[in-house]
Amino acid sequence: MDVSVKGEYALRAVFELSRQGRPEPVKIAKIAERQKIPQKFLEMILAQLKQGGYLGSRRGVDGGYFLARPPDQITVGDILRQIDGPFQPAKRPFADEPTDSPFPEMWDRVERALSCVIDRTTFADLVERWRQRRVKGIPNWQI
Amino acid sequence: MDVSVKGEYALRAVFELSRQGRPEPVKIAKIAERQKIPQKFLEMILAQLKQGGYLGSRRGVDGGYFLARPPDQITVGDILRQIDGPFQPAKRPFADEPTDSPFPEMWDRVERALSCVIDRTTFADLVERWRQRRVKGIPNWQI
DNA sequence: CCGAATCCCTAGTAAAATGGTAGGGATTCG
DNA sequence: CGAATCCCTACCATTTTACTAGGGATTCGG
Repeated sequence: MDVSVKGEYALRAVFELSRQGRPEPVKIAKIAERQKIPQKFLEMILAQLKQGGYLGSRRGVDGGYFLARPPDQITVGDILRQIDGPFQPAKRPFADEPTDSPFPEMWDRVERALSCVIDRTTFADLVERWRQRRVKGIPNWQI
Repeated sequence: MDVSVKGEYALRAVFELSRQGRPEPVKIAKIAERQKIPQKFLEMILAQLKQGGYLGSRRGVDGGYFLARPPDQITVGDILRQIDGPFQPAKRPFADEPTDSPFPEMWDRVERALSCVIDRTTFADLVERWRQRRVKGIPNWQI
């Protein structure tokens, strides 16, 4: 019932790309350094996110990765599902389970509860909250 | 982000024990048969649930396992945590994560959303819902 | 058109988790 | 005593996880 390290890396990478609003490509090496992610591992993750349509890329000397859509149109759930696969809490229908089991209904509730958080949290939200906490976190920022 | 087969087996076993309200011990073999769980695997699971204080047992010819508390005092979350360990969606704090990351707060929300379902669903609830569905599911049960 | 920088692609791999199985020992009870 | 049951330790095959290695394909400034 936990998220893989790979999934977390993916979230941090997309957050990093969302953080600076610019559409300029950011190099893998830069993302890896800023978010402390093993570079070669990150390469695979970014390729997977691109293949899912969430990122674009450019090769060559000024290449890098960039968001394929604005950050308010990418949710945490999108990224998690692309990396870790769909998370049905239980494989439904469980092969040998009697058809009148009480569990499928419960798993539905779990899935809906989860969805309420991860499918409604966009990276624009994350950046905004992060910015606000930054301001509050350093009270004597001016004067 | 999914529950292990072992976790599901545990839930089904406890449900089976909750289903018949009696405090008479039920044999491993019986539970395994009714819920279609490999018997030797189930042995380990039940031992783990007993060690967590959720089940009791008796050996010998009329032995078996039984609930250590009434089913309205055992939640799905209890069992899942005992078997699969505590499910923090992300290991918090993530070692190399900057302290101002926006993710810990989000994982908190996820955890709370999840808790609202699994820590509030008791096995008494499950049995009750299952009974009600039984009645509805077979409408011409009696004249 | 060269060559440096970058992404892209295929493999491999050590360690851990998963989903079991095997075999026999310890209790209980008629 | 002896049959039935839980109890305990060990083992094991397969899959997943979290990477690493090495080089190929593009892009672009010059």
